Amino acid sequence: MSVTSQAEIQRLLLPGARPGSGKATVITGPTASGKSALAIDMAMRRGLHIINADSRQVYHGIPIVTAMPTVGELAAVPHHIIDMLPLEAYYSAARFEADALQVARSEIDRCGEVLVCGGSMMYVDAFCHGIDDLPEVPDAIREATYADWQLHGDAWALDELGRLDPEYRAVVDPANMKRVVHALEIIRTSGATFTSLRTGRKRRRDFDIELIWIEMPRERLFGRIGARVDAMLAAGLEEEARSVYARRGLNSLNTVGLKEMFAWFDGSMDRATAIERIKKNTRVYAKKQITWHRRRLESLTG
RNA sequence: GGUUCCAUGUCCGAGUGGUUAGGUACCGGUCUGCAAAACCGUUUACACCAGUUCGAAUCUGGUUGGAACCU
Repeated sequence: MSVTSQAEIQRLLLPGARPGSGKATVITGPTASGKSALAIDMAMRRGLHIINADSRQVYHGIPIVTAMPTVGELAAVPHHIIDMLPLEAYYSAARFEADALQVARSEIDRCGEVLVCGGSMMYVDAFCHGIDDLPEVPDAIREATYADWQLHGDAWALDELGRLDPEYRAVVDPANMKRVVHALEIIRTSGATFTSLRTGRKRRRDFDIELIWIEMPRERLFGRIGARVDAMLAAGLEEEARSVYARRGLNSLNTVGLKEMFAWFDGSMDRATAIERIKKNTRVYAKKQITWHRRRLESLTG
């Protein structure tokens, strides 16, 4: 897909700490807005590399649902942090920050500029200003905490958090158990309160960052989403989904386009409904990306 | 032409005289780690006209539209 005249490119400069020390151009926008096409076009004309900032394209084995660049495009432009992990592997915004910065530094040393392209807003923000250095939770603690929560329930988890970190308990959304449990994991791993580790401090990079956001009338964006889903189906989405169906519980597969296919395979949804749901959920995803960016703009400019 | 039934928000659907059911869609929002995740919120009605009543989505009459059956 290409960027058309109906798309509007918004640019925002985040100056680095050391002027003249290079630049990262971050291309982002809602899903199906044409980020990849724009990035590849820029990369080819300027001889740049692209760092992928899509939380699912990091994995190997699901190129169709994630709308990964084609083999030809990958051959034409060097891509980083893409198609590199088994579906079972853990990955996170924090790891992305570290990995992406390492590539960015080496590319900026090489030619002065690097491109970052992707729609995972949390990854984009992690690259632009970093996130706190929390300890990584060992699998054993992650599993034990999850098991405790399953065994004792929400009320127990909330009480436990209130006992161990009353400050965070006061601000966390008590309906969002995923965050409650995560805080417990961090507390158990670090021995410190989550509050004390969550500084919210934003780091400034040495290099300049130019943030490019692709804006498009919603009706047009939604039309492109529908067309993209149809194209994925034509490209073999069903086969791809079947090939990973046995591992459907993995987080990397908790992805729009796969979970609906799995529901069809399970028999809990018919094929036509599944396809409609993929389109709908992709629209919802796009809206959440837009909301995220709106808030980002407010915090950066207002 | 006749008889019967039906008419609720984007859609589904409850509600037979007096606190805006509920779901879904749309829209909006939260956000420091699996984020394409997880979570939250708001809005949109009672086909139309007249009547009864303190008060009508709810009762009565008519109009319009639809469905089934009969001729």
